[in-house]
Parts: sequence; structure tokens; C-alpha cells
Amino acid sequence: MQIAKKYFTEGLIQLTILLSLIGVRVDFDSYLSGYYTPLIEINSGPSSAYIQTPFHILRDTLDGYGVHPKCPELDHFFASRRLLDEVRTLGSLRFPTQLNAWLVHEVSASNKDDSGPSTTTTTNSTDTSSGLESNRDEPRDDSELLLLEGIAALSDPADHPPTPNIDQHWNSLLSLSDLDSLVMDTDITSAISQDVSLHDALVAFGVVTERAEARPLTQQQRTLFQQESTGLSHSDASPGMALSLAALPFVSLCNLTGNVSSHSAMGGCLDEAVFDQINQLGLEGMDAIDNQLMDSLQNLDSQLLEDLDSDSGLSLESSSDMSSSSSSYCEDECGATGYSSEVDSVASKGIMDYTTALSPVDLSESVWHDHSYSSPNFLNQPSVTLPHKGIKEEPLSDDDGPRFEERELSRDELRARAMCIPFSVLQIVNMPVEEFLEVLDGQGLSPEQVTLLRDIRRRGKNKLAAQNCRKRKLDAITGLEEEVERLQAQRDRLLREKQLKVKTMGAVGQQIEQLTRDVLAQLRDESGQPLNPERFTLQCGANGRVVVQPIRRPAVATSTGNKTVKRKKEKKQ
DNA sequence: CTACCCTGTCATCCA
DNA sequence: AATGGATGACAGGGT
Repeated sequence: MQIAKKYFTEGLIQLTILLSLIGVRVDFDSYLSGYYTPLIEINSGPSSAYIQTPFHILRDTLDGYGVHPKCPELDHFFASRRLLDEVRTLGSLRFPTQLNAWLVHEVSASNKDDSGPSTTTTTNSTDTSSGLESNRDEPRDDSELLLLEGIAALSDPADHPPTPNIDQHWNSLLSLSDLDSLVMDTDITSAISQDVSLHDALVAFGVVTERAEARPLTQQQRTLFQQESTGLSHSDASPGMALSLAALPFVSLCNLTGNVSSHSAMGGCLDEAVFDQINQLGLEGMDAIDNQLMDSLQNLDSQLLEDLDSDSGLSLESSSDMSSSSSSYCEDECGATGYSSEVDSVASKGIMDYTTALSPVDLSESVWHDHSYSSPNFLNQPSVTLPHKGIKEEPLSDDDGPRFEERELSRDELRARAMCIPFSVLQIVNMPVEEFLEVLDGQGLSPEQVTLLRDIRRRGKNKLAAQNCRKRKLDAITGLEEEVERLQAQRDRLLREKQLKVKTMGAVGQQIEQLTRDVLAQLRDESGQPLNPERFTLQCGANGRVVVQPIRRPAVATSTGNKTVKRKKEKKQ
């Protein structure tokens, strides 16, 4: 990388010297500064998969640097883009485009009305245009012609002889219908019609890619894209690569939701092509690269253009809605976002197959996430600033679920979006009641919307309550089951202790009987006979004295006999 | 096909 | 009176 950078830098300096000899001033400051500007990285911080960041908002940001920090899906995309821009900056000689920018001012100054698609005026911020404008003179016009001749000679020296009239040359180039010839020729026209440098063209390209302009690719856009090919082609880059670059917006146009994936897909090819190109630039001569990359990408480009053109009707139409969507949050919610699964699934289905075939990650299915608030964790999750004052979106956690898994919208979410409720279900449910009432009163909502808002809030809260209730019920059941187990264990323990005590008592009783017999055997009655154990027993008093007591045999049989006698007497009476 | 489970929703009670 | 929590009951979908 450093070698290539040094190589190009030295080459640029040498070329600057050569151009200065013919009176052309080339300012490399912007170019050299371009080395480092793409390296500025924004620490996106922790990412979350559960956000509702409308991707089309990114169209209004430059090169995605304004992307919301909670879009991990875009990390790869924008990182690749930044890296690609960096590589472009390193590997592409930009002076032809700078010269083109200078030519633009020449044409626009002389004949603005005939400049066709030239709508830009003087927004070129590079030092090149301003510097060149300040040095306009006749020798400069000669150099223009020389450059035009050289460029034309590069493309097709036989078909494009030196033309003294730039306007005629421009018009003749505009009339070209062959795309292959446009690759080499219309770079001049684009340079004339577009008042941009290559850097601006790159930026514009990126913006166009993100913006997904909802109109058929105009000649202006084609030339804009090929303006980059101008820089690449004259710097021994591949015009075919320019075709692939130009094809990228087609994918974006066809499917806004798939623009990331499509870009990743196309950008992947592009990145590889650029890297290969850079690598080869460092090893081989520059002449061999153009043809090699041209051959390698020609088939791809033609195939891409064919496929994309075939789907351009539907996709452009769908993207029209995308581009026409304003920053209104309501419109975002109403489907203008385009990344809603139920919204774009139909419109972009045609191109989806194509993009998914190329892209390893289909972000269109990971944008709208399930906003079910079933998980209690959603209350503790990082928030995302939303248009409404102070209301924070509470995305679901991204660590306990499949982030890219397609999730269905809840019914209330669909209802809210169907009625253009400018709040998410989470917002409706979780906002304080004061704020909720304020919303109901001050948002100019229709009665149906108010009713829906109340229903959504009620259902949402009841859903949470039901979940809590069920959880408590399950916890209660679990607690009761544990209590049952504990009590059963206690009962078993007590039964074992009882059995042990019974057994112990039986053994003690036997010992007492044996001891009693021994004691009584040692004692004598009045007649000198041993005491009969069946008639006498030993009793242990409270004071510890042991006395011999005669066993009082209860006349059980007698009492029962008496009772039977009495009953017999009663029966007789 | 049926049983079971899970979840959302409604109705109702109550604080 | 309004709001919201709690809970039984029911329905629908998934396994």
C-alpha cells in the first residue's frame, strides 16, 4: 500500500511537472489530502440490532459518516466503502478528472445553455477549478485541445480525430448510444457537464448510491459515474470497473433495502478489482492492467447491466417512494422507509433474488425487528433518540437473540403504522401517562388514532401484566412444588425418627422387663417364696425409689360380664 | 390428528 | 373518573 502510494505520488508529481510545461496547473492538495480524509473513522460505539434507524436517512449523509452509531449492519458496508474510497484515492490518478473539471468551466462559461445536462454551477471546492479558472488564457485553450485529443486518442484515435470545437465534440459524444464507447468517450462530456472533481464525483457517486434516486438513470448520472472511469481509465484503470461502479446505483435504485447488500456484493467485486489493480500496479506495468481488468470485468458488467435493466422498472418505481419520503417520522412509519419487511418484500422481490445471490448478508431482513416487549430486558436497554421529544426508543437487546433473524411485526405495530401513528408500540406503552395524555391532546390525532393509541397502550400494558402474572404463577407453582418436596422430605425424616424411637423403646422395654424379673427373683414374700413376676412389678418413684407393687389385674372380663348381664336384664324387662 | 404449551387479548375486579 | 395492575378465560399458533 505504501509502495503504491509512493509510486502514485511520485507519478503525480512528475505528471504535474509535465502538465505545467504545457500550461496546465494541477493542484494536488485536494488529492493528497484525500489520502487521509477517508481514514477518519467514527467510533460507532456499542451497537444494537434493535433500532429503527431508517436507512434512507443515510442518503442525506455524506458517505455514510452520519450513519447512526447503532447500525452494526452498516459497519461492514461503510467500512468497505471507506476502505474502497481510500484505495481509490491511493490507486487512482485524479488529474484527468481535475482537468475535466477545468474543462467544465470552459464550456459553461462559453455556452451554458448548450451544455445540456450541465446543471451544476460552481460548487467545485477543489483548488483545481478555481486555480484553473484564474489562469484562463489562450494557451490554456490549446492545452485543452491537446488534452482532448489525447483523451480521444486513448479511447479511439481513429474515430475521434482532434476536434477544434468542444461543443460539437461534446454533442457528438452525447449522441453515442453504445455504452462501451461511452466508457471512454463520455468522460469528457461528463467532465464538461459535471462541475466536479473526481473526489466530488466519488462523493457524488456514493451519495447517489445511498440516495437511490428514484428516477431512471439519466445520461447525467451515467456520465457522472463514468467520470470516475475517466480518472481510472486515463490512469490505466479499467473502464470496466467504471461500469461496475455505474452499475451499483442500479442495484440501489432497484432495491433500497437491498442497497447495502447489493453494494456489499458489488462492492466486493469492486474491492477485489481495485485491490487486484493496486497490487498489479505495484508489480507490473500500467499498460497491462487496463486490458486485464477490462477483460475480467467486461462479462460481469454486461451481465449486471442486463440484469439490472430488466428489473429497473419495478425497482425504480419502488425507490421513487423512497426518495420522495421526507424526514417526517410519520412517513417513515407509513412504509416510506422501504425497509419494512412487509413494505419492501413485494416491491423488491425481483431484485432481492439477485442481491441475495451476491450478498452474504441480506440486511433487508434485519432492519425492522420485532418490537415485542415480551422480554423484560427491553426496559433496561440503551435508547435511541427519536423525533419525539424526550421519547426514547428501547430496542431489544442484541446479545440474547438472533439479531439478523427476521422477525414479524406485532399486530399493534402494524396497526400503528397503518394509521400513521408517529410512535412505536414501545413508545406508546412505556411513555409516562402525562406524556401520553399530552400526545393524545397535542398531536392533532384523529379520534381513530387516539383510540388506537389507547388500545395499543392498554394491550401493551396488559400484555406485560399477563406475562408478569404468568411468571408469578409459575413461580408460585414452582415454590409450591418445592414446598411439597420439602414437606415430603420432612415427613420421611420424621417417620424414620419415629421408627427408630419405637425400636429403641422396644429394646428398653425388654431390658426393663428383664431387670424386673431379675429383681423380683431376688426378693421374697412373707412366706419366703420368690415374688411371682406375673403378679408383682417394680415401679420407679419420682424420688428415685423403686417399690414393688402388685399388678392390679383389671376385671375386664368381669366388667364386661356385668355389662352383658345388665343388657340381658334390660332385654328381659 | 390430538394434546399440550405459549402467548396475546379481553373482561373483570380492585387499588 | 381514569389509570393501571392482577388474573381468569379464551383463542390461535407452534410443537
